[in-house]
Amino acid sequence: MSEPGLVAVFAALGDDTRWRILIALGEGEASASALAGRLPVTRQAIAKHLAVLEEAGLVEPVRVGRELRYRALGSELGRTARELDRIGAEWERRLALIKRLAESPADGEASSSA
Amino acid sequence: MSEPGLVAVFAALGDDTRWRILIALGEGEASASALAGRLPVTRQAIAKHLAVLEEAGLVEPVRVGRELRYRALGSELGRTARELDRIGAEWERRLALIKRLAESPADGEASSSA
DNA sequence: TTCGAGTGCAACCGTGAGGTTGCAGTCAAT
DNA sequence: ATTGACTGCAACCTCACGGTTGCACTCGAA
Repeated sequence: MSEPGLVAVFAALGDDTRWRILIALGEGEASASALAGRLPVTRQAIAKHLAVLEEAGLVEPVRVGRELRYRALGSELGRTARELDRIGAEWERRLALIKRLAESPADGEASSSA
Repeated sequence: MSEPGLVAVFAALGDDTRWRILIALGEGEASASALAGRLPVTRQAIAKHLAVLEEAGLVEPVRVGRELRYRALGSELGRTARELDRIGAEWERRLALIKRLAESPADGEASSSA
């Protein structure tokens, strides 16, 4: 439960502005104010987005003097990716199985795999 | 060079009801009506969600008589997972690099006023 | 000490997403 | 031919989300 919910992570990643923030952070830490200088939105909007991203575990705050910078965390992305891949693979497996059954002749073609 | 659909996929995955639909579909194709029987939402709500999921490439329609069933596609999940992993790994790499620099002896980035 | 950069909080706004109800159309089976 | 299941619009509602403005506060530096 300590981990942020999968759905929350996806919801966080499902916004364009948030991605722009993440990409920007990918090039190095930055504060909300600094990001506001680069993106066409207000500092406060950025701050809200950063809160969402932090909640999702995609970003981490770092104090530097009176500045509050954020750093992009790849680990959560990695974990999410693995989870996604697992689920997707499962669906594909099942789908392949179904197709296999559908294509198998309904005759006396029994006893293939067991 | 992220594909234009990436964010759409995440947005589609960022909803709880949609996940429940996907999980249900993961166990086999089903129509909107059938799904409405299993989930605590209306058939129409499900239909809208299915439209979103189809748009994101996560689901595929299959006609069966007058029924319109949907099937979960693992391939898109797989592709998305790979993309996620790539980006996450890049951030981690950069982060490791920064930490390395910070720990190196008398170097330290003296360029900034700190 | 004063000044300014940077942050935090709160109120407010418009739009769209998630959901519902209602109705009309279509097609398979009896 | 009738019926019933299933689909496809369309209108409508509510509320959270993305965004803004405004103000108060803190703290580092001149």
